[in-house]
Amino acid sequence: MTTVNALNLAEVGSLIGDQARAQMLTALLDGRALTAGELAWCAGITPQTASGHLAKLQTAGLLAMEKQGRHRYFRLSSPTVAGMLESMQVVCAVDTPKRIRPESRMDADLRQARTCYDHLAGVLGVALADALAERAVIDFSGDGGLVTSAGRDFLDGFGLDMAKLEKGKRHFCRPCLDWSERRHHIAGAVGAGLADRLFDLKWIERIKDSRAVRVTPAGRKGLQATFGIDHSA
Amino acid sequence: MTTVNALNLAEVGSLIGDQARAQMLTALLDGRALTAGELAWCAGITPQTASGHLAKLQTAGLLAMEKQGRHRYFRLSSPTVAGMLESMQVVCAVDTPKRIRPESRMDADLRQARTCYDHLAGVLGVALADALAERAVIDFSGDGGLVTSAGRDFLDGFGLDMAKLEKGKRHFCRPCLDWSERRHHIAGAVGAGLADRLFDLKWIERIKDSRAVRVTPAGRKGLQATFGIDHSA
DNA sequence: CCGATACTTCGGCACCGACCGAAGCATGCC
DNA sequence: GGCATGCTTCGGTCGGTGCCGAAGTATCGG
Repeated sequence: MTTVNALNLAEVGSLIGDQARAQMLTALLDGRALTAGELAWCAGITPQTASGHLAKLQTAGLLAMEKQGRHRYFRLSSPTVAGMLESMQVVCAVDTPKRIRPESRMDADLRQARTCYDHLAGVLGVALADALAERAVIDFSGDGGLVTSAGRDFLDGFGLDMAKLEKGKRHFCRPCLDWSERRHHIAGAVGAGLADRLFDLKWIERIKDSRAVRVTPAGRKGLQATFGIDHSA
Repeated sequence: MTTVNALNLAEVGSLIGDQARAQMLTALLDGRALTAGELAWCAGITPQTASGHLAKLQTAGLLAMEKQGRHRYFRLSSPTVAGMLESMQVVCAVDTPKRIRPESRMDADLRQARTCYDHLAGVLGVALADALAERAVIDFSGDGGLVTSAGRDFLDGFGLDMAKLEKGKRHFCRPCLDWSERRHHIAGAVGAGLADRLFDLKWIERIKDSRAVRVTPAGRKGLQATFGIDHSA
């Protein structure tokens, strides 16, 4: 399904040996995931052409893909691939490492904190995921997400009804790719429960007519105390 | 002259992204130098096609070339290039590391010891170069070859007329790529002087109708005592 | 010198693959 | 439901390039 890996040197070479594909790969070199459209823009080609390139790179196993609603996020499939590309860059006599900026100007509020369906995303969402991972409450290192047994107690103590959340049919704790931060935040029942609890505590509140949320003064204090998150904006 | 290095990722990729070129590069991955003809054979293409490929790889700076009479020896231009190729092989899921054997069966005598124009080559020639380098008589680490001042005394003591050799117009001491050993032996005035002296001492003698030379019993003893060379064949 | 060998340059063919326009799904938003 | 958006599939064009035959240059060997 994912990779058909039976490549030889020449096949890998010619995959990279196309101007458009090389630009896409370069744009992905920092480890972020980008959408097909953004990658098309990076490479200066139309979406339909980019789609073909991305399909090739994916079936060859150089890229991994993650669906996100109507978006498709692509990233390098492994650090091995990144290492290869970097060693090729070295040979290229590394002239100008100009960084490509595929993101258009977007709403600052949305970037800071917003809901993603029923859970939190944006800078805040990612910070929350990082904090919980650091505190060994959740574990995103595997394929899906796990809540540790100590983490279950912690979340229960924070006011989430873990017993109830565990009963539901939906994914319990799932990493979800953040479109502005390009890193994972917490989705699934746990993610939704966390967001609900923060609204209940009035640590965050919705900004009218927007998916964006604002951190309240109380929230700033609470997030710092509970999770060590310093949310300035 | 040598390299025009203004490459980008895609250019490097497409250089490697050709079946024939990839096979040539793979054959060179162990660091040996191979002739254009051998590389053509490795890649399964005609010499004229290979010539074009090799020219591209050379101007791109991936390969270095060394002329040797009517032969042209190509090798990877640097360990950096070898490293890049290896990291690409890793991504290829390293299926079969079958080694290519470009050398045809050749005369064992010639491989052991022979004259290369007016100096010595083959296993013996390379061993002599190694021994003199180890004893700090010559220095092949730079671009050309150097005879150290201590080395000058050593060679003079061994019976070479160094004052006379130094007068000549020709290259004094030059590394010369050995076609059977794929390593350098000593050419130039010093190489010729050494060969002459060994013939004079009757440590080596020509094999009739051949460029091959034979090490005499006296030579075996002398080479061992003077240079630490154990020439068994 | 002359033939043999190693390699290159030139010219023409043929094929692969990158590209885009148009049309077709899938998803999100109102 | 209806419209917009993100992405994919399909079909046809066209430029780039790998390939070899033939002919040319350099070097060795006798």
